[in-house]
Amino acid sequence: MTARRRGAAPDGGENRAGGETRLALVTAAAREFNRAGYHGTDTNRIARAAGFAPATFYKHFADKREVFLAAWTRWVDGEWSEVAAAITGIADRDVLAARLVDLTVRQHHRHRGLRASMHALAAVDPIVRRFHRAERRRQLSKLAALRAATGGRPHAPEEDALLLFTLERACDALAQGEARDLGLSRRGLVAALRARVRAHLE
Amino acid sequence: MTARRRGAAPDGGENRAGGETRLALVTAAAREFNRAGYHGTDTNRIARAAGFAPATFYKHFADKREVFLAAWTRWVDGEWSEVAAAITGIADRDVLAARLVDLTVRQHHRHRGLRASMHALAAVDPIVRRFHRAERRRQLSKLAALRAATGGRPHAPEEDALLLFTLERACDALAQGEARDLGLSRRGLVAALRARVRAHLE
Amino acid sequence: MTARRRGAAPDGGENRAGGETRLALVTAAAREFNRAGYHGTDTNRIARAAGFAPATFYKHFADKREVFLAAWTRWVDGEWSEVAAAITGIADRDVLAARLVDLTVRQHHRHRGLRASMHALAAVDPIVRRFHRAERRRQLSKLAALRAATGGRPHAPEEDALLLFTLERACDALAQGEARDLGLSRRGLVAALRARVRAHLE
Amino acid sequence: MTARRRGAAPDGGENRAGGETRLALVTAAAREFNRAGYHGTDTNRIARAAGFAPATFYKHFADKREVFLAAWTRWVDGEWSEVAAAITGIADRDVLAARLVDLTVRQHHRHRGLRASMHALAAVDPIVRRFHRAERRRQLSKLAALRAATGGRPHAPEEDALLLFTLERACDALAQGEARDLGLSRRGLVAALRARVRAHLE
DNA sequence: CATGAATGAGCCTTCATTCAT
DNA sequence: AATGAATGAAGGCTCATTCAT
Repeated sequence: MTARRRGAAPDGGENRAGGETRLALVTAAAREFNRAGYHGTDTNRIARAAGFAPATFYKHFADKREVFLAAWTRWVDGEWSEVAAAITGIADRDVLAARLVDLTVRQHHRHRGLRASMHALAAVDPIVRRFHRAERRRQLSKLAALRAATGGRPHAPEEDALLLFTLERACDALAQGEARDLGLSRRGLVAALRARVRAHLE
Repeated sequence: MTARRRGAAPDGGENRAGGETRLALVTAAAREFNRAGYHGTDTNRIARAAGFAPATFYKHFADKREVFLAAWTRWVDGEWSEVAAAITGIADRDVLAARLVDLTVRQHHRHRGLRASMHALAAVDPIVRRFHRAERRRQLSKLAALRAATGGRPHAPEEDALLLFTLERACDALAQGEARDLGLSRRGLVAALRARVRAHLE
Repeated sequence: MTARRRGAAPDGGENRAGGETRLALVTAAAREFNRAGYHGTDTNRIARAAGFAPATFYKHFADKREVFLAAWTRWVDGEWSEVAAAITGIADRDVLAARLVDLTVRQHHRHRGLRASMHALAAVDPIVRRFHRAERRRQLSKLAALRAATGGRPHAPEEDALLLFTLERACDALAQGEARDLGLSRRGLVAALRARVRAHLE
Repeated sequence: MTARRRGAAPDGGENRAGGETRLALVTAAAREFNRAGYHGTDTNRIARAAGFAPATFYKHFADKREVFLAAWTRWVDGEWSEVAAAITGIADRDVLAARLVDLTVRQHHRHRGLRASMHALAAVDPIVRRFHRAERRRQLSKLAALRAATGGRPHAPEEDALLLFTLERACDALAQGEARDLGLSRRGLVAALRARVRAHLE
């Protein structure tokens, strides 16, 4: 039932790329963490989901936390590629704001479980926390670059951060179903968000 | 080795209240969850921290989740008492906004671990999620009542929610040290928050 | 919800008879053991089911095993009263056999859980085993007296025992639903049993 | 302290069979259940008795009940092999009856604890009960086949069952020491049993 | 006599992790 | 590089039992 990747020719072939196994593990881990949370799966399951035996997992990662961080990095990177692609060449600030909001909503939705786990882990585990902050700083500087390119007037970093927090938190609320559960209109919330982002791009 | 009751007078009195043990357990649980996260402690530790044996825990709570929710409720209720007390009779909107922000910052700081755990659990456990949403709705309606009393013009619920999200997220960032780690000025962030809240009270 | 027997006048009244509490506990225990088996309930439940607090249980019984044995004795005694009553004055052996079988079937059905527990406990716990054997010997001698009165020719004790085993086992099979689950006709089995008992009375 | 595999040659061989561990666990479980009853041991003890760590148990069985049923199946199967081997080619019905009785006595003796536990569990646990009934039906149909081969006249299934019940119960009485405790002569009881079986084979 | 309140010990089960092959 | 097989350590929860009042 788990007998995947068995007959690959030893001289290479499909399995050639060394990082392929690792990649498969990260992918499976992201899916699992996303579905059930960090404490809702285990490394054996992740390995099996990727088509490998439990021991294989530990050939590629020192521990469970390590895949989690790898999965997180992959997510953040992918997210940024998308953002960059979606934004390039957009001059109209209304359109830009709308795209940013929509994209963020989708991304947070796709990775809601991963995000919630990161939040909880970073609160408790110093290593995760340091990692998370570093990623965060990368994101902020990219954002700053983006805004410089867009040509709005400069803001204080605290203002930038506050906007980011708002966007993030609202998208989480939409992704986790919190908005719906509180009787909020999705459209209304998205509209409010767009307005806030638009104002910030001024 | 068992360290039972704390110096309660042997003639009875305080010790009589049946709810005292439960209270001690909830308090210890809040402390533990806050310190190490939901998955970072266990019910045995909570019981011992409260001065009881493991089995005693289960005389008062059906399972680990139940104390967690009890601790959460207690936090939310306490928070609201504080907010209500801090706000009553304040007419000046600037002062009001400042107080709200300061209080929220302190409260989120005191319970940063609990909050992070709730976030992660609600994402994964339907029972916790339902509970959380119900608490949230209570909070929102209290907020609405508050704003009605304060006499600002009415907002769409989505606008209210967005402000709440912003306040909450920013306070979490301060409480979890995220703001500091990102090189943000605490004062700057608090000022930005106050401004936003102030604008909303208009 | 458990607030029974509270307001009894301290000078006596309803609660006068000392053994009443014990009796209530035995009754509740029999019901519980019968329903869920010896390992399927606990002494707290038994006490509560009888309308008392857990500690009260241990004022009347040294341990869980003791109630079990008390419940067993009560059952055996009650059974024998019934048998004696049902048999007295019956001359016709066919009728006698029929009555014996029918009664045993009913009795085993009413106490199927208790019987199964006794079986398992006696196999493992020497104290229960000794107790059980003593009860058994009482039963056998009563049976012998009964047969002497009925006036059949004497059998070897092993023959008597074998009949008893057959009767007992078949009644258990009926009581536990085993007969039905094996596709056996209840009437047919009862008829076969009656015939066997009838033959033995010769 | 871990006492792993018993002297298996390091070059592999015997140790390869994946089922070996499971087999060792079932064997140890049977021994344990037999000795102390289902509730008298625990899965950790079973695992250790088989030479493994607690967790290993759960790689092979979903829960405690599952080993119990596996041990039961193994016993029933082994029993039948023995019976079949002991009976083949015996024409004389007296000899046949004697062999059947003797074998059953021995088998019930060897597994008296297991049998008592099964009895009690089947009375209380629906899953165990279903399993037990299915095994029982298998046994009955094998018995029917056997009798057909032996060439006696056909009986009603209820008659067959009654004989089986008698044999079983009497053998349990011998195995559990009940016969001895009641002052019955082993030889006498066995003789009576043989006679009953013999008569049934007619 | 009855109880409110509590408990030590332990059972079933899981999980991150290892190692010989 | 991958794995089959295994595991120490613990965690959630239960239960028979006790004691001060």
